[in-house]
Amino acid sequence: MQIYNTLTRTKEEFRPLHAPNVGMYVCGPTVYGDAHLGHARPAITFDVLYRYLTESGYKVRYVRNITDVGHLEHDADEGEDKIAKKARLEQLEPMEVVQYYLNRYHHDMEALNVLPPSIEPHASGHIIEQIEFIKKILAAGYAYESEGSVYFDVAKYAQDFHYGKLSGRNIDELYAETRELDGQQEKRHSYDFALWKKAAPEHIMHWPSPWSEGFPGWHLECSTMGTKYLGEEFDIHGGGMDLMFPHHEAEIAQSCAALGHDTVHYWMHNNMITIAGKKMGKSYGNFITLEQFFTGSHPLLSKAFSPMTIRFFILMAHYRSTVDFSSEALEAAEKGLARLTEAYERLQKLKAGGESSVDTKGLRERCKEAMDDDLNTPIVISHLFDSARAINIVFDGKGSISSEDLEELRRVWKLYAEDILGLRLEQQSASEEPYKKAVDLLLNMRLEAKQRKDWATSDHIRQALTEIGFTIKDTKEGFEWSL
RNA sequence: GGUACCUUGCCCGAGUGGUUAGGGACCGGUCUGCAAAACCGGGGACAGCGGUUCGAAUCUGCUAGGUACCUCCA
Repeated sequence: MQIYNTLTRTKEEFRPLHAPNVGMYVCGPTVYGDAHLGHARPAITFDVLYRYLTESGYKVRYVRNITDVGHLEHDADEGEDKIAKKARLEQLEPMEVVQYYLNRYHHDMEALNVLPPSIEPHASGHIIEQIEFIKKILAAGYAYESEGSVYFDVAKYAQDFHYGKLSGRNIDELYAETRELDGQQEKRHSYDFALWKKAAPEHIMHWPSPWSEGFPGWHLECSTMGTKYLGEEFDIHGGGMDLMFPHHEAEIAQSCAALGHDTVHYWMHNNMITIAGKKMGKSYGNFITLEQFFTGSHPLLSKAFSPMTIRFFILMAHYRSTVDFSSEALEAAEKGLARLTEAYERLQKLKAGGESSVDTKGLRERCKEAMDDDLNTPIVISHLFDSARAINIVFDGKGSISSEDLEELRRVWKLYAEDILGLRLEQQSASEEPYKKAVDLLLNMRLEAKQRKDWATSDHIRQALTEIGFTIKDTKEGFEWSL
């Protein structure tokens, strides 16, 4: 399998360090607000990778962190922890805020059919480990203490290692930049970043450390928790492209400084979701939360969109391309997904007979080929659409399929559509069986009426069901319905 | 200002140096008591101008437009 590695800017053959085990770390959410469409992208992208690796026989340990400390607001907030700020405003305990948004995040992820990671570590639960990590960096000589805070010495590090190897930035450019950040005067260089930050008196989230009552720096948790759970070297680290610099660059520097060598083999970055060509993000204030999509409660949305439509929409584009959101694009995705869902249902009902007149061979290989090419989900989906056409031809009685081919087709659809792409295409659960039978009964009565050419009764049943919200379709075999 | 990336048909979105991506929309046809669905067919694209090549949308140069990062950000 080929994976695009941001480090080398090329697709590379994926070779796990300790096959069949694979270690994968993905930057999770900062839980101080509801998840928006942008958050769904890495979650779904790496969920698909997780699923694909697992289906390919790997034993994956998937770590996705929860950031609940450390990120600073911009200078106007005087270094106050984001979570603490929000907590004060709402008169809640910081951890109460964290828990509230974390619950909602989990709820959204479940709706999107994103599997829970193997480990979901909280930054706040790893303060001791982070302090130990800082000690290692200090001992190695790549950090310095200043006024109770500890900063990473980028210039010193750059003498011995390549700072900027991930983002392609060089230290001279960074040097030329002027920035006004809190604590600037405490730092040797403007580009040094905090490993430990002394808490201001009004700051309510803080922990004791050898240097001060304070909190860990922005980037430290990922270095610490990644190596804690996946080892000093592991396979994959994922996240959004916007985290490449400074977050991931700093992470590399911290880990190299503390351990003396690189940690991550494959860096993967998903691209952004845009809206009217602009990145959807907190800083622009142009984001739409997942909740708003699910309920349709946003002026830019023509209607509510199901979680599966959102998932499908995201998978219709390659993860390294930007995707431009619009209501029209989502509606197109919704219709496409309905087509696949219907084909999948028909596939279950299809009857095999004789030779195959439709070409269904090679679907498994084609899907695998696409996935192996840096997770090309749009191509997988296009193959499924091609396959849907074949299914429809047989369903329409205009073609036939052998029982062998039919079985294989069912297995491949289950594997790629459901297990790997994670699309929920299956219909109602068994508990709804009686209700389904009741609807079938009505429609069978209508069928009888039709045979008697009793159009009045026939149309009456269809119209009544339609008014309740059912969609009725006549077919060669009889009928189909859906809600 | 620095760095990187992008520009595909009505819309969304893949892709490769030479052979139909796919979806949505639209138009025509088949099927049907009607409707819906399904099926068949249809048209077309590769920002502009040069270069390399037998051949480029795909490689290269320039131009135009756009985006991202450089600050919290998925």
